[in-house]
Amino acid sequence: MVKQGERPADVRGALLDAALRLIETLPEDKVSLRACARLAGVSHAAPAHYFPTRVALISAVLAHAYNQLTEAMIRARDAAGDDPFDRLKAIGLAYVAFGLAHPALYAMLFRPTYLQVPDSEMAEAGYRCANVLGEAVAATPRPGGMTLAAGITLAWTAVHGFVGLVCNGLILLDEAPIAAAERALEQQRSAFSG
Amino acid sequence: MVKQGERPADVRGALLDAALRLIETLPEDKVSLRACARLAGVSHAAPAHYFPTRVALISAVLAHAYNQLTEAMIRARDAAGDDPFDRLKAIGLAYVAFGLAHPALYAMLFRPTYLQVPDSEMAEAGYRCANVLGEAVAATPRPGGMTLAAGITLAWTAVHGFVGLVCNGLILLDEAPIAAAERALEQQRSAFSG
DNA sequence: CCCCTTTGCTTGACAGTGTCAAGCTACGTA
DNA sequence: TACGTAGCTTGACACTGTCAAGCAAAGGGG
Repeated sequence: MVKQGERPADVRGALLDAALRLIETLPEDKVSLRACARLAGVSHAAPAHYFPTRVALISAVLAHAYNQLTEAMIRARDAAGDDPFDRLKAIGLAYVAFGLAHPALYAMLFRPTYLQVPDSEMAEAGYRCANVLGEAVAATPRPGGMTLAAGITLAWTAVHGFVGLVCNGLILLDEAPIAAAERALEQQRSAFSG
Repeated sequence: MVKQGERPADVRGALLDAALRLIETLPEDKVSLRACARLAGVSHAAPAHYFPTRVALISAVLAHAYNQLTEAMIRARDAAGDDPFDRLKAIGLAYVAFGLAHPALYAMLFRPTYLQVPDSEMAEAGYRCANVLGEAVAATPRPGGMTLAAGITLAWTAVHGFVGLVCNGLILLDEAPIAAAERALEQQRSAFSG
């Protein structure tokens, strides 16, 4: 993508790549437009042609991240057989695995700053991602008092809370993170069927 | 605290107040050292005497926030009677209430950037806060297969995930947030008792 | 072929930021 | 009273985002 010493063929793509690389290697406040421009081999003001603000650039990177997360969740769901809760649990585990593999990206996926970008691909990608989870919850039998909203809340807060606390080193697990997540999600089987 | 036109009597305190006010009113990236210094009525380089970096200043603010959260959790626990799960649930509800009342502060409480400040009061305050939750989990009977770590994970991820998603406007609830949280935490009663 | 317009940047300026270092003032102690 | 120290202030500098003028290349029309 990046051509040395010459303008990249696809400047927008080079900027997205650069931003992604910086997000995954530097503290967030070091991911500046100028740093991305330098890494992409363009002038410091070039990003302004494609992204009105720094937040818009990062938001576009996060849209791609959401799409990857969505695809991982769909693959896991589709590989999980016919049992609705198994499919829901597989989605949850894929979600946790993605978050654990990309902690810096994950932390930014839910920030209003980035979600609220006008005409945001990210908000749309986030909606599609949430929809995979929502559909799986809708397809899973719930006890009489649990609304769909409550079911989605239960499922999503479990995985979101887990990834957030584990990635930030706040809880100590006494087994591998994925095993702990599987155990926690399995505990929800009775909540959904009972 | 702030004396108009004159240096504040307690510069460090004025800076903490200013930072807290800015955190709760401005986007995070607008909470700069210079903005805090201006609001506190001191020169732009004065904060450096008390706080080596911007992150250190914010970390100190967050230590206070953690202490407030801890106190709220303890009060709620102590008002909840003798049932161990009721006490644990009350702690969880206090946690959720705090997060909902202070979304900007809450979002920063779990950021490695701020937790990892050298000699951080914040990390210590955070540890004390987590300890209140941990003790309540330890005091709550768990089914045979659930370790203490797994119990803490379960309890904490539920509230942490809930606050994070609700404060960022990511899930739609069909009842008041506190009612939804109470319902979700009540669902955990069976998980703890088996 | 020539000229004009548009696109996609580059360059340079400027205001805001964090950081550093010299300097100033006030207070405390000998 | 004099000296030293603490707690700032001031000014400079490099980095940031943003703006605007300018340049080069490409495309289209006469």
